[in-house]
Amino acid sequence: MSTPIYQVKAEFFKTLGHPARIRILEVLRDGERPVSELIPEVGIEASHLSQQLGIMRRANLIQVRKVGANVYYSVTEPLLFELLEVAKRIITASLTETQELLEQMQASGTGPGPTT
Amino acid sequence: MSTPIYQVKAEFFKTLGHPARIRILEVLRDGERPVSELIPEVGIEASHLSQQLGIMRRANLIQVRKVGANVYYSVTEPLLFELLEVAKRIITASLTETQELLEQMQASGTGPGPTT
DNA sequence: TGGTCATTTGCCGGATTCATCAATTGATTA
DNA sequence: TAATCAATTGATGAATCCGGCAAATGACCA
Repeated sequence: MSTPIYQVKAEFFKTLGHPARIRILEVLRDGERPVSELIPEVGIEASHLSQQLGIMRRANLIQVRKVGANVYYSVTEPLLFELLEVAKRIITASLTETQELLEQMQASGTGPGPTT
Repeated sequence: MSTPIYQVKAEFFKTLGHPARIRILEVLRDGERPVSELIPEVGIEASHLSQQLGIMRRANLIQVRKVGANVYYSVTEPLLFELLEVAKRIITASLTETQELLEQMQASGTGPGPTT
């Protein structure tokens, strides 16, 4: 018996569910980066960053390349950027909708009642 | 000043990071469903299901339609299914890779050393 | 009005995740 | 070899999430 698919999917999304990890991926969108560069770009403490990188590494989202004492990270599967793009579109759509409701409310001066 | 984008994205993915919530979305892929049907299809207790629905409702991922004492849920933005599809492709790619490494190891009888 | 069904909310102990600090490892150089 | 730099690991308290039960709400029927 193996892990059901929906559980694997849930773990996958859980791995993406942290602001620092999203930031890391967005920096890696421009290609491979050494940890020393990620520290200032992501803006968290080195050990904390390393933990977040470890989580994504174990989830196979990123891969590692060592050169001497330096460690370079990159995204394993470019499809991941497509995923982030779709996510962005969904969020944008949701926020736009909210924004429009807000404007309607301000225009009518009434509460968010039905549009009847 | 408002919430940074990467934080919004992280919350979005966090909302997807739970097996029951993934299951709910997969059931809703075939269209609107009343809670009474979701209970057996998702396979969790009513109150627990309701909490998960509430989380996704507050995140605007699903929307509600009430008819008498019954409540029908559906996915707000169909793009969400596209997202799940991309996620599936990423996971499949990752598992395929792992599978291939495994086969190589079994064929050679050695550990996962470099391919030199 | 009282009772029942569908769904939601409140509450709570247990488990997991987060973020910080100190200590460790591994490579490089004096 | 000792000192130093890059990165990781371990430990820990605080915060958050999970999942179950009991109670509440709201619509419908007798």
